[in-house]
Amino acid sequence: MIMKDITPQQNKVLNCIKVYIKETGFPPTRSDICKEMGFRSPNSAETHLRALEKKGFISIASGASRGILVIDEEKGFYEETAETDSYPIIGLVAAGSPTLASENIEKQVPCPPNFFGSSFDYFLRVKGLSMKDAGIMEDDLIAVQKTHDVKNGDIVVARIDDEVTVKYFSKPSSDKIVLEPANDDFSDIEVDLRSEEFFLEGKYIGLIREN
Amino acid sequence: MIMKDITPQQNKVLNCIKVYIKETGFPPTRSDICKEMGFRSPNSAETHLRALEKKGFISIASGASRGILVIDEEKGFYEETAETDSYPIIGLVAAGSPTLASENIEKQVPCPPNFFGSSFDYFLRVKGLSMKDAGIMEDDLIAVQKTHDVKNGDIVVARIDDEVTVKYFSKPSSDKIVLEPANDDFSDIEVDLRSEEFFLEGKYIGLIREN
DNA sequence: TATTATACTGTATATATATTCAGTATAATA
DNA sequence: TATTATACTGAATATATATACAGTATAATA
Repeated sequence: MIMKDITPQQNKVLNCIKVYIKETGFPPTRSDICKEMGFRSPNSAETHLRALEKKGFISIASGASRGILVIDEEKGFYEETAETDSYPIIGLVAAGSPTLASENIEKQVPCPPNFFGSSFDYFLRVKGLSMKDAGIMEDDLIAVQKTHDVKNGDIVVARIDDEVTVKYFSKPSSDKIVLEPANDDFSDIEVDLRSEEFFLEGKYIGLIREN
Repeated sequence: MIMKDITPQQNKVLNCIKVYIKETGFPPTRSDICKEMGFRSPNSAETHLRALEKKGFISIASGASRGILVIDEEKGFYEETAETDSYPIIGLVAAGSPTLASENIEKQVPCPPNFFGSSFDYFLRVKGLSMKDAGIMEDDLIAVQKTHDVKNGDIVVARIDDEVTVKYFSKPSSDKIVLEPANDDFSDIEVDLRSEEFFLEGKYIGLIREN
């Protein structure tokens, strides 16, 4: 992205915004910027904000108070080589809950983005022992990549009627999916796509066990 | 810092705030929380916020819009130490090699130091399936803490005559150590400390599987 | 030279937002 | 049993805030 030249004064305003966020945890109002910068009119802040927005340094959420989002140029680069990203741990609630809803997030954990070779989107805490023979035990964290690109034999995270499960995936025919556990005590789950709802949450990428 | 117990619902609200900030860059209003949580009254959000404040999870800037600051217990720690350390992956070479010699280092991988709760010193690449029933599979990386402080039942990394092995540890008497596999196809290893050399490399702390 | 961008003051206002008050209901606790 | 914490609905309101409008002034373009 090409960012037009920022003027010294606009840079001051931009920095003042960054400092404000760092200190308070939320962005400033026009009035706050005025106080920091010594302006007497909120419109001084407003016009600076519009200029910064036009030049691509910030985005402004219309109508929202404190709706300033600093678009940090370095963030992209930073994130590529960065030490860690933060990934949510999602509890595998037995049934009835939308899987990735924020309320199911146990916590965020730092982890290098390329930790498992492939990229991934979240950690899922495993319940049950249906994948025991694949070395996936209760309370393990599996790194899940949100994707629909899965092959027969992949371990996937699937949802059938709000019930989330981790199993081997295979699709023997166009309207049938078989989810196979890695534990003789469990049976295969056969899904008839003509009559049943099936949603593929993602693909198993790696595993972490905290002992 | 002692934080009083958070209720499940309060945790939902807290997570919803965190997600909102992550997605928009600024904290939600009471109304925003209502939308996310499905409340019909802004006072529902308000009371939850006050409860979260009372319990020390957030602070609220009086009078300010979106004045919610998430006091992430882990954040301070997180931000300070979030830079990953570099840990060596050591190949579990069958025999004849001093374990931690540099020639056995496959590569260095970045990982947050507190990734497994306890600190650890290196990763060991597992060979064989002797710990299969404990969910430790071939080529898994186990995080090992160099220590001699192990209890019966711990999984340890031990060396007997230059041979390195991962097993359950138990010490039934002062001159006897038993290393027990988690796989019926393998037998216990009994070490007589009066006649055999035994070296405890460390303790199993956690596990990573790259798929 | 006319135009545009920058850099402000000052006033006004619709609305976004925090916050209080009045209730209802349930479960836990003393 | 009374009390407190939790978990809400619903309405009301003071004010915090974005944002538009009317100006002034300077420097840099076209």
